[in-house]
Amino acid sequence: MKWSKTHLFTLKEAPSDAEIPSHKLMIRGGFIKKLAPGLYTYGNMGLRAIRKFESIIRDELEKVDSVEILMPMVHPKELWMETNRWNEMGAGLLKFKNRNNHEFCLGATHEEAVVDYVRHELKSWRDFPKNIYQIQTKYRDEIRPRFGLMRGREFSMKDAYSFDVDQTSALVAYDKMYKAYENIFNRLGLQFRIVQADAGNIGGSQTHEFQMLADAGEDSLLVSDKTSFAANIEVCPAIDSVPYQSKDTELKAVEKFSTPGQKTIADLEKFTSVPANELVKTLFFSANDGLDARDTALKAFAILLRGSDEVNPIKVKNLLKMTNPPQLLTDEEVKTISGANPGSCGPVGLKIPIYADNGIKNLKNYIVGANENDYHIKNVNHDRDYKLTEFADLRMAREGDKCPESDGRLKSYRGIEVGHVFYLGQKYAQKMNGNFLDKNGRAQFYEMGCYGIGVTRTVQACIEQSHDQDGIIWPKAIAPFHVHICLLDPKDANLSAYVEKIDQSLSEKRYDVFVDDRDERPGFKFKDADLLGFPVRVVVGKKGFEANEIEVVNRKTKEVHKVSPDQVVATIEKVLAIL
RNA sequence: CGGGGCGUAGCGCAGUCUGGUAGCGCAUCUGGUUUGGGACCAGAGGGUCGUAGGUUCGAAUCCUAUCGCCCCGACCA
Repeated sequence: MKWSKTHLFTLKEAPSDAEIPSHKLMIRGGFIKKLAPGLYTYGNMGLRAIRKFESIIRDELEKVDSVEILMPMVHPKELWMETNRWNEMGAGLLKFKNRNNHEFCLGATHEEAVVDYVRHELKSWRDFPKNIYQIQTKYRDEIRPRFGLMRGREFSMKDAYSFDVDQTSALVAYDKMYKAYENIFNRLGLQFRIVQADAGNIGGSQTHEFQMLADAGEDSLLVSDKTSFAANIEVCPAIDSVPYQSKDTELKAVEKFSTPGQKTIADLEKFTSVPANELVKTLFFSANDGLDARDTALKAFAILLRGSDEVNPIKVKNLLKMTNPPQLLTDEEVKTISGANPGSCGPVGLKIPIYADNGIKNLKNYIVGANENDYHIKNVNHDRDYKLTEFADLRMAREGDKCPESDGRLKSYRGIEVGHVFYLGQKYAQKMNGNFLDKNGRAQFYEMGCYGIGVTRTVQACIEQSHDQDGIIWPKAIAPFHVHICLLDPKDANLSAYVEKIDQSLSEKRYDVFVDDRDERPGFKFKDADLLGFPVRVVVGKKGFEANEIEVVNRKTKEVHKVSPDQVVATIEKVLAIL
């Protein structure tokens, strides 16, 4: 393809609303252009990368017998009412009415739609296993879209669904997809981790996330330095690397003391000279689960943690089997429950359920709020001074904690979630009456799994992980073009004919070639070539041609090969081969 | 939803405090000189200053309302 024939405009400066490198580079290179928040037009270059990634996905899914279909983007309300997700998904579902006042939504995910597609046909045990996928534009009405394609409202997703007769075979299907995903992301040649994760509101028990490593990632990951253990911080077990033992052996007598103006743990640490990990903080959460929780009567529970720890709301949600992470009470509500402002609250005398993090277990004679403003109590001990409902792992794990599988330590990374696999069980089959007759002629619900890859997000994640100060460094597998030819003297017939020739022989070998044939100065073209970031750049100019020296440059390493014109194609192939 | 910031030409910005009828760089167009790491000279086109009211002889600038966009937060005890 020639620059003069395509539609491509690069920018020297990035729009001020782009924050992270990949977003800036995609805009500057004309890969994407914003239409509205979270909504982007993919330019030809962006689309080429997306299409290439799609074909990697198709290739790998075909190998595991997944069948491609395409479902509608608009779904009737009735479908989503079957699972009640019309209500549970909340505002993320974009809902609207047609002229007959019938309600619809834009497909945010397709569990309902795919079950509807198969439920009248998957009727015999002989019809299983089945695995179906589509690559389609999804719409989720994100609260705050950000970072270009990283969190868009409209985005391209590959979603696959497996159907099996029982759990054993469902987990085999899960494993197959897990491996297919590994292959897909391996083909990008970049750094990723597979981590344990929370199932969120899709529901299901077993789940892994595929995370592309990048500092700008929205997720925190903890990875073992000894084993293959890796988890999203949301679900990572928190285990002290050195178990805490109190110096005290005797339980001392409780004593109230004045702590005027001491509101935070940091304040209290300074005021009492007791380290934060020996102080106990008390958090109050609403026990009303789900939407409009605040409209009903105030019900609450308390969480106790060491002052040095942070609560993990996902762990609380899972412990209490809530559908959403719990909400902290407002200051007013805290006062109603405890009698004091947050900052002076504690467990002693509370009449609500109290859950404590495991970190509290071995503490003795500790300090808590007195439930009276500007007072705390010391020498407090659980069991003796107040009653706990339960001990559990409720804190955020952090770097340096013990690996749950070995005596190793956890190391922290940031990641971009690009893929997610779930084992769903019978949740959707039951709600939507997805059943079949087994070998004994008995009706059974089938077992499902669902598997997503954020196609557009992955493309941007690649850039986030692979760029330098000059621009993008595309992985060969999804580079919009493999070779970028800077034709410095486009008016010279000999040079043009030469470029035509190498373009042709490269195309025959299935390489994609982009020719910058604009009437611009060399420096201008080099800057754009670096920005666009195709793996190999070839410089064809009068000077070099006459000196029998053509430059073939590796974009990533900047390594320059000067070769005679007839060796250019072979050199390009050699450079591409090692990428 | 809470906090902060910003809306002036396709992009990046100045001008707003202190009211006087809109400017700079990049990009675009014309001509010329240039041509191996974002050239230079000369000229040109392009903006009802987010929108709507108000104050004023006069508003990008002051007041009110409203819309939009961006960032941070939504784990503080």
